[in-house]
Amino acid sequence: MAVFPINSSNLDLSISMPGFASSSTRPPLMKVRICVVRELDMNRVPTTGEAEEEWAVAPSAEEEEEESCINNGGTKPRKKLRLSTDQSRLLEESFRLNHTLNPKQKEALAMELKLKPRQVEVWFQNRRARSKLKQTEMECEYLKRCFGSLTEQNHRLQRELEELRAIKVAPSAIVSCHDRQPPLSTSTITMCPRCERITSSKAAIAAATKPSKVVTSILKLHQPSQAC
DNA sequence: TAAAATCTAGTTGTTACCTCA
DNA sequence: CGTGAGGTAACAACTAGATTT
Repeated sequence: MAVFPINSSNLDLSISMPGFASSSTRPPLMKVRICVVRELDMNRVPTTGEAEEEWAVAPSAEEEEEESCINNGGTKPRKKLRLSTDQSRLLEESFRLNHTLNPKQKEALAMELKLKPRQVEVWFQNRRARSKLKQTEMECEYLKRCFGSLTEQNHRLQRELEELRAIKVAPSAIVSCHDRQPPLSTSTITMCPRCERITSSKAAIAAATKPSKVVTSILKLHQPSQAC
């Protein structure tokens, strides 16, 4: 499954798993919502009357420094930084190239983005966490599907086993595959008393029930002439 | 071996959207 | 129809503890 980026702030995960479509034509609803949110909160110019600081986007490193001083010493609550679209895009591009940054790269990116290296570092940490969470969710979904199909298969096999047990015939018809017996007739249902496996001919089973492909393949694997 | 740097996992606080009375 | 409260999701920033250099 591939999650297509709608804009720079979206997760860019390309995880291939059996059972999942390799691509989707539409992004998940959640992504659309994120996109809308971004469009609104990042790009809209604050109208008169709206608190300007509510729309504060990515203050400069100097401003951040100033703010952190206030926060460290004073009582002013921390303000949530909103990265600009360009900043997010550049960070996403960097993340695509490398999921971790060395100190030089971090410094350079921070300079370019007019952010503090610490902010870049935090962004990458959070981005890795989101990436991992997304992957875990997808793996979880995949395992759920596996569980479902295996459960179904298990039930089917159980039913077939019961059917086979039901057609288990009188002891006179039971012949061990371990004994050296003359060739079986096509109407004989046999069961090995040692390994408890039915080793009948297809013709006999077909007369009694309608075996599925699974049964047929089991029979193929366990012919009377073969040792258990 | 100690210390600094960096990581992960979990949490907190802010912001914006949605629903509903 | 407009509005305010409550719920929720996203995400930047933080903390603690583990790991690496």
